[in-house]
Amino acid sequence: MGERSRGVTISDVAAHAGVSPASVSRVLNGRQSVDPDIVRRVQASIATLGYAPSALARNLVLGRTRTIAMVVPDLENPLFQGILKGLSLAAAGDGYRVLVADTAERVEDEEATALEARGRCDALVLCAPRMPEERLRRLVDRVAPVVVVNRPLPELEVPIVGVDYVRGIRDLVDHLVALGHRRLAYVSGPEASASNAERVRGVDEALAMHPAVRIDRIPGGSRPEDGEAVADAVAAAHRAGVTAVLAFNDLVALGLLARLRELGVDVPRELSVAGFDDVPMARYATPRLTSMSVPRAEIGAQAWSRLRTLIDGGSVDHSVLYRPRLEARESTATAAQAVA
Amino acid sequence: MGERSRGVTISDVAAHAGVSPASVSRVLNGRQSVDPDIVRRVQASIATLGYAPSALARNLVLGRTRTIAMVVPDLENPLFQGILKGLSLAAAGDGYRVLVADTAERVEDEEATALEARGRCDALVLCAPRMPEERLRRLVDRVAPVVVVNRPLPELEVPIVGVDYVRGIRDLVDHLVALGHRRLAYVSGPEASASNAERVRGVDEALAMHPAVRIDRIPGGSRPEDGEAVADAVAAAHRAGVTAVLAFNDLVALGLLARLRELGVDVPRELSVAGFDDVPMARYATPRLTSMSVPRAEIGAQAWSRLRTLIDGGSVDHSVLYRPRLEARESTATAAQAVA
DNA sequence: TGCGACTGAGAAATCGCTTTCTCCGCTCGA
DNA sequence: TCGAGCGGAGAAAGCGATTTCTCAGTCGCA
Repeated sequence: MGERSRGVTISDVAAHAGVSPASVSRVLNGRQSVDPDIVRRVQASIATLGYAPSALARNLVLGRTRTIAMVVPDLENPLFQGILKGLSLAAAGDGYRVLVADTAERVEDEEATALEARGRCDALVLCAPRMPEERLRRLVDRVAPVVVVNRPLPELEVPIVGVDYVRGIRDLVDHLVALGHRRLAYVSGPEASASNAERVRGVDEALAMHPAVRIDRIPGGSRPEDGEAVADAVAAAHRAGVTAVLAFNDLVALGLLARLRELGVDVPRELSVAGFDDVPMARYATPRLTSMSVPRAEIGAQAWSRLRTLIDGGSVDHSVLYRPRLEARESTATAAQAVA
Repeated sequence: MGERSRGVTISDVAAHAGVSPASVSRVLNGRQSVDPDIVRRVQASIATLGYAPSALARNLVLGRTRTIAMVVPDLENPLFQGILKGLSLAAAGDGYRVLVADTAERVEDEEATALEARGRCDALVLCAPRMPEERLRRLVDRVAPVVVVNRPLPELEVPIVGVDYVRGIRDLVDHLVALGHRRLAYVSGPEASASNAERVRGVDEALAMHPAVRIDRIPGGSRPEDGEAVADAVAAAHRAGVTAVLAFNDLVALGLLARLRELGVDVPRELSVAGFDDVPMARYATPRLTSMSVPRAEIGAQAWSRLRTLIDGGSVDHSVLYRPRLEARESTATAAQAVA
């Protein structure tokens, strides 16, 4: 019943093979050439005894665990799931595993969670931390090596990998403007979200570039429920002349779409709707949702790549900001009819 | 720069406080009463030195890591994501963290991955393992404590927590039959999936109970793309008289819905479509998707509860099988019109 | 007042490995 | 032929905690 390997140590193997534990270790790690005969005997003993080295003991003596942790505000968010997937696959390629630490959006727990998680592993990925910048700055150098994802942190010796939401929103607005829309609305995300702030900046910059355009702001949220909840407000805005809506993200857009249909607002004929993130479901929505694609898995992989450099004692790479790619689908269309 | 706490050991604290390391340990763990004055001095020293006990050292001496691992075939599957969320939250409540190990659907890697992951932690959750039953049986007692999720494994001393797909499908068929449907189709999932096999059994049992009903089988898959791909076949089946379709899961159903719309098949007026799992997006689909709800987070929480019992040396609890709950929404409707 | 039970703190062993450090025996060059 | 140099194996010293084990000092009770 698996008792066989219970408690077999390197000394047992050594004794069984008639050599010293040091030799067994050498055979295992191949750090030094050892007598072929010893190698053979040790391997035989390992096989018969069913020996497996204790990871715990190695961790202690080597001072590393080959484990990293990812701290995230909400594991249920498709964006973070994608990042986790990319991170865990990339890390696995180098023999590392990832620990997840979900703070469940409790900002006050973020620091403690990060510290605790860091204690168990070699490095950290801080995903979209919500805490105030000042505290975050203090935190990052207590938990190094660390890379921060999706949270701008200017002039700091920490690799950042993220998304250029400012640019993304601008591109999206450009798309809408090119379709003839002049009166838009932005359904905003959570107040505490740094990426929402970025989007708002994108909206502002877009406005500066398109003097003829007007963009209303409608308080929203980050989940489908929030999208449903603001549908009435959006419909009202539409009656007031708005012809296109940008939602904080796809989840909100999808919820919005569902409710707008029930309210009798025809998307995209009467009103164009766009999301952000390009979650897997976006292209299966009705109508298929126009969105800004974000390379989720790639972000995770990049985070790992930077982390590995740091772990190996390398210096911080340049930060990377992905520019979202427009996925124009059915939910946005020319404004002609609405204007007419 | 965080160097302060780098390498501060329990001995440093002891020296600084003028006591023995043993006393520091006692203060930390409160296992034994110690002189209040010593407690005070030790705590002061800990604070000034910025000491944090090494988790690695504790792991070795205590023989436990307060970490568990979850091995899953695909982190991108919403079902597993929900389970992970529930598991990680429940475990965190007891001070445990969870390690994720994504096998990326490579059956041949499952065993090695599980073994490797197990070596780093105290227990395992095997989520929907794809490997043959015989190997799985051997595996589970090499990695105990372990709980298996979503994979039936009769007569084994291992807690199972899962979903009663057989019953779920039967209930779903009942729903459709009650709506007047007599000719149905089942879009099946991956061949290797145990839960697909269960669903097929559910279909068979349903047939046995409803002699007048016929259920075609259409090979499908598990992702939205698969749903899109079978849309033509489904449409053909519809022309041949099928009035309701059960998809392997919601993802497939959602993909199917999107494509059927393009093919001009009106759901639910001409054809009813039902999914399975009740993923978050299901209720925002167009039309809102009828599905069988599965308590994802609850499954994760239950898995943890059982695992904790096992870790604490308790004996295996009874296994638990959740009966999916019907979420009747807009995508299924009475067959009257189609029959007419 | 005297002696055993008890309390509490330090010394030392331990967890299971890796990695010097040491030493032995060989080879090779002068 | 002899010593320097070297390769390889075992002994031993950690890694940083926890947990006996040991022992001195107290307390209580007769």
